[in-house]
Amino acid sequence: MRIGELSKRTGTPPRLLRYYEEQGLITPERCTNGYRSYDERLVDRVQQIRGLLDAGLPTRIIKQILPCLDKPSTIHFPDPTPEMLATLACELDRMTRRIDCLARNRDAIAAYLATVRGDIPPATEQA
Amino acid sequence: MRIGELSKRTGTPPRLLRYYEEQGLITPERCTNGYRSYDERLVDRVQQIRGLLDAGLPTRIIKQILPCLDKPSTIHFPDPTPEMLATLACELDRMTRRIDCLARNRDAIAAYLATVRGDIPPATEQA
DNA sequence: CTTGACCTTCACACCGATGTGAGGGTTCGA
DNA sequence: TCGAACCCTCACATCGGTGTGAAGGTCAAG
Repeated sequence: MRIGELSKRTGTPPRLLRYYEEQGLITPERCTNGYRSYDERLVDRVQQIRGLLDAGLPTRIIKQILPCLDKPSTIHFPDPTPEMLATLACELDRMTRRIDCLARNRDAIAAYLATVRGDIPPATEQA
Repeated sequence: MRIGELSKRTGTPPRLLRYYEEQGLITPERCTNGYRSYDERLVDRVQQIRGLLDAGLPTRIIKQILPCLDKPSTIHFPDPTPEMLATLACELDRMTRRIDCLARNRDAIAAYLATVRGDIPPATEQA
């Protein structure tokens, strides 16, 4: 498919699809006329990228972790250097911390909303 | 405490502590000489802010959700307007999606690392 | 053949988070 | 009293992700 369709199907401006390509996150084919040609699978890929970007990861990191996510338990990866593995382990850690932080605060917001809505005028409270 | 100590204890450049103040995320007292004076509790606060920033939330949003997180089940909140509650609910949703996305990808990385390290030369695999 | 919708590259601009430095005041210890 | 270490404000710079527009090529339908 061409960039317009991918754009519609992912809700991503063409500008960004080109940007992700420039950052090495996706590498579409080229038709003879120079148009980019995107594989069907890139629909999911792009949404994954956007999710990670939205979660605060920079393209530089996303580029590193994407290849490990292609197909579950298929090692489609040349030879991962030790430093590469270290980077991954480190990033794994950061993601876990991010998740914990988000989850804590999300739960707090949920609790707040619950009490404010009077769902459970909390038993554990007193002025 | 003054900005230098808070900076050390939170690992946050003074520049950013002033920036967070400018964005309305924290509001330190002022000494007679004009120096900022930070309450002890702001140590946690600042770390919370940094965690949320790192997780991709903009200061504008953080400012809105922070007041709901002060003390569990203490409604220290004037009167939350309906639109405010809507904003919170919406943000709650976004955070959940973020968490899911991060968790999915984190688990995939973990799985990749596990197989690459030979922890469990995966049974579910074949060339 | 022309028009309009699509694509190309290039470049400049914005916004939010952050770095950095200038110019100057306060406080404390040598 | 002086210097070092801290603080202040102000302002400009950088960086990543994104918006936007110019100038032009491709292609299908009228």
